Amino acid sequence: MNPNAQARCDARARVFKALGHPARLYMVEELGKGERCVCELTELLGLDMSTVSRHLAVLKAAGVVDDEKRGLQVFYHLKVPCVLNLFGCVEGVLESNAQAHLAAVGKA
Amino acid sequence: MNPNAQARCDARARVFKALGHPARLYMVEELGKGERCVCELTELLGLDMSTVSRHLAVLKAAGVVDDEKRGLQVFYHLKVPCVLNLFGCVEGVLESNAQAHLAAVGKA
DNA sequence: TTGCTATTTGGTATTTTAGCCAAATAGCTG
DNA sequence: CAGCTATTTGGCTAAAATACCAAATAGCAA
Repeated sequence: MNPNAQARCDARARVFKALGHPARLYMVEELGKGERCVCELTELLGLDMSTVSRHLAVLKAAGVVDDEKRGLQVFYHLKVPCVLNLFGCVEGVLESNAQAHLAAVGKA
Repeated sequence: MNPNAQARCDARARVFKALGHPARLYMVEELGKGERCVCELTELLGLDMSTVSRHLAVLKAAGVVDDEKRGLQVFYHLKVPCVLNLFGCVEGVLESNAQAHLAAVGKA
């Protein structure tokens, strides 16, 4: 892989990787409705708060979310709301998979 | 996380995860130009063919690519070309990151 | 200051991923 | 069939990701 392609793919992969975990994806989905503090997300996910905090750090490092401290709480919000558009296309992949599955079942 | 959200996020995350590796992303990019056999991708990536084969298996499991054997070779192609659209939005995230970086440097 | 709440960070155990080599498989071709 | 090529799979090791608990930090409030 040439250096340009390498750099480009590294950068893009970092974003996809950040989104490649159910808990993080759910947070992004929830943040699509508006900002949330860590404790709200923790409640929603049913994971240890330390785990949620680390997931949020991953999303932040990827540039997907940003945070803002207000009082005791830290509120996270989507940095680039367009991330939500990604879901539509992924849905396309999933539908295609579902059809393939149905076809396979139908064949059997 | 409720069961519906769980299932939805699991499914979506699987796709993002599959795209969350530079080598796999590069393959998808290349397959965007047309089908390629494993040996072509191997040459392009400079990895062991067994490694490339495993990466392709991951993409296939996620429903991003499909394969077709013809003679000795196995040709892979994008199953849902819309995946390429994802890159545009990811680019948006990256540009936002770049700007944040420049701003930070400017501030210093 | 002391205490209380929200969050992050250190430490650790477990699981998953990524890469290579070697061996197995599949499909030509002589 | 024997030999050759393309690909996948088994086995292994090193590195990264995930989750928890416990401890550190930050800020409000008594």
